Amino acid sequence: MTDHEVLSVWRELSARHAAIVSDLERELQDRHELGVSEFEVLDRLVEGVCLSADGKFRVQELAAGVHLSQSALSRLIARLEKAGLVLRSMCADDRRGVFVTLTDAGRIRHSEALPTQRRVLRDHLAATPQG
Amino acid sequence: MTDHEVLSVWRELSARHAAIVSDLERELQDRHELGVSEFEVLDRLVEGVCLSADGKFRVQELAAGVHLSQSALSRLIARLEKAGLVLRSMCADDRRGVFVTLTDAGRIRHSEALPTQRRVLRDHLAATPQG
DNA sequence: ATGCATTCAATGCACAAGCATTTAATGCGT
DNA sequence: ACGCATTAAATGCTTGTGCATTGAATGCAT
Repeated sequence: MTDHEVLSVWRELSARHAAIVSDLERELQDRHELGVSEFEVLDRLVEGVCLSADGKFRVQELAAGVHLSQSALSRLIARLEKAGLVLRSMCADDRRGVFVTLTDAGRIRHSEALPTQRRVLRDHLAATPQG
Repeated sequence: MTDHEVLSVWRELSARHAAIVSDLERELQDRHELGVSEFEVLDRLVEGVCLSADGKFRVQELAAGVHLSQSALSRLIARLEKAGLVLRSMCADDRRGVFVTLTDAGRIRHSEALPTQRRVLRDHLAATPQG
């Protein structure tokens, strides 16, 4: 693979990412008052509920999958809590840790936003050569 | 293509983009005191020099290709000018417009940073399935 | 020529992100 | 038991970004 090819792949990747994020941001914000990262975190929490019995998450566990710094994630969760979409609670076994759980409002908001996200992603990705 | 497949492609794309940008940012900053977007703009200017006789660019022309808002681009160019890497000059035929031109320092800085960028991109993209 | 909508770029403002630091809790070695 | 390095999460601070607005220049219609 030549440098020129690598560069062209990178530009394609970058352009596609920018276009999708831009669309997602606008649609999620306009229709559901959610940023892309906010939705992403809710999404992980919903997925997690299916996997773990209690539906609790350490903040740190959320960091994987959402591409944000620790501080950004901390503030993002604070925003979600303020909006009533998640709850933060101490965890008993390690009192440094914080559990994050979805509220009913959070579950509802996510389920409302999910079709929007799916639609935007499908519009961009469904019928393309490299997916 | 199922929703699940679309989602998985999106996560792959997103993760790859985040990893590359993060690496690029660190390497370009540490070695050359350039952000990713700053380098990208210099890169476009260098390419443009090859194509146009005078090497002048309207700010607006730069916007295409660099995925930034008009205001972000305006400030970015201001930063580059302050760093001595580009010059801004009025254009005579339409005095609303601004020409941006590389300085020698800008050309040098770009040529120093180019191998770093190429290396990072190659490390991430060279030997992968979908490129 | 005049008025008015349009375009280019810069700027005020609000906000989100990262880095570095802080606070609190844990665990390990002695 | 005590000190010390380590870890989890929050916070102060700086910076970059986008939206909306502004200021200036253009062009088009009348």
